[in-house]
Amino acid sequence: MRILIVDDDREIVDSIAIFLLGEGYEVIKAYNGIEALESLSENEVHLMILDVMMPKLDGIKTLMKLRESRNIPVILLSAKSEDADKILGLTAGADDYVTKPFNPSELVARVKSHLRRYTTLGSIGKQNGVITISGLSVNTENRTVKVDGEDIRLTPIEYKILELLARNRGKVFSPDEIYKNVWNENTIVGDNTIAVHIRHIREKIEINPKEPRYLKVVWGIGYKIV
Amino acid sequence: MRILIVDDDREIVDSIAIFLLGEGYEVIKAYNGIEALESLSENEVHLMILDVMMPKLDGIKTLMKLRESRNIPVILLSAKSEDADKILGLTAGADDYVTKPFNPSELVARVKSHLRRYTTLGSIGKQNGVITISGLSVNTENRTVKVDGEDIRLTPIEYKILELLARNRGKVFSPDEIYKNVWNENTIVGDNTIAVHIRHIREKIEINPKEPRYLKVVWGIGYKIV
DNA sequence: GCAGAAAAATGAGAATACTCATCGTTGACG
DNA sequence: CGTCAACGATGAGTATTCTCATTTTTCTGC
Repeated sequence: MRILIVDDDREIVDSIAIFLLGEGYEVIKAYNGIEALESLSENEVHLMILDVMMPKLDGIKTLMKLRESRNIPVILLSAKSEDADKILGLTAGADDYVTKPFNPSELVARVKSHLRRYTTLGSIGKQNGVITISGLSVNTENRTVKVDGEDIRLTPIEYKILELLARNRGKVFSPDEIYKNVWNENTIVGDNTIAVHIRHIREKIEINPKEPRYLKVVWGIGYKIV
Repeated sequence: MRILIVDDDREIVDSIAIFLLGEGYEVIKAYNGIEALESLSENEVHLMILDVMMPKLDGIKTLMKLRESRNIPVILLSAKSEDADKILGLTAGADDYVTKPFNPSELVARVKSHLRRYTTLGSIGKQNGVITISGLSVNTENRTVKVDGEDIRLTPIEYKILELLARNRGKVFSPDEIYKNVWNENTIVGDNTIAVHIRHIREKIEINPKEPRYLKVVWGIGYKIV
């Protein structure tokens, strides 16, 4: 993980760098907004610590410029603890706001917290293990599915839909919700695409697809697994 | 957006609720950790504001329990401004830490900031418009691509790869990076899948795919658009 | 320059996903 | 109890995506 530290006070930059290096992060330094933007376009940066008061290009303007194209976590640093400034910073697209003087350990904790969220992106609250629902078992470690002990071969999308439903046993998902969860998109897809996938899954996991044991439809709402 | 507020002091819960309702959020209330966890399993909650000091189940324990299964943003609330507490909270999986008494507007700003990041997930820094690179133009509004004025028909994946490269003109992406960006996954895919897609894109946007004008290869690293 | 290894491109075929037209089912209402 | 409209299921064709085997290109060291 690479962190860009931006402050016109070199001492501050160096001392933050020491703490972050100690935690195993890579560090890049910049001493004003212009330099920061240059660094950002040249390097792959995962998080930025940005001072608000700086010559040439101040922190807020730098942040706004950055947000036109990128969305990495940004922690603002400022001497003022005025609430108005905090709000301005957060509204401008900052992820956090820390006032000087600050406790280095707290700053490090905040850096970790933001990186954790940033890099955990798609994988929201995923815990691996085996989900068992009577004769159906979904192993989320190795992406395998069994019905009554028999291995079932599912395509990637089929597996994802089944995992989503299995993880939330009993909860009903509308086709639209399934789409958002599995495809990670909002774009509308042909409206019975989901129905077709459901059919394929049923053909594979149900003995008699006409009388589904697991993958049930809830009229007017969507599908669920019981 | 639905926000769960948890604090054993009903006055505080109510006053926070008023501010959030004023901003157009839906609000759910809970008065201890147990209630909070119940609410979370029954409702679709997008963010939680959680007091640390509570009877029955304290904030930190509640947070840890939540993190076993879900990853929504959590803002901790506490009377103590001790750095040690902050660090403990952030390490336990909190996204932010606010000390009482707090400025309601700041709290609202932080809520907005976290929700912005949480819901902007995959769409990192997306601003729509037309990206033009000499004869090539990518319209990110309606997902269309033109070469020398001619409309080009791309498949969804082809388009995404092209948009990624066009948005970062000149930047070189390794096949692995392209994969992570376009598919939103870490799972490894057959190692020349990307190469095949690149070929298809070239067949469509280049006059002579052997001598690409736009989509160039950088030996040993990856691809870029110039 | 030349040989050899590594990286990238290619062609073709298989697997997967999507679309469309049509049919069957469900539940509301008279 | 029968009709109707909305919803879901189905079959089959088409488009897209992936895989594999093979060839071509590029770079390195000699």
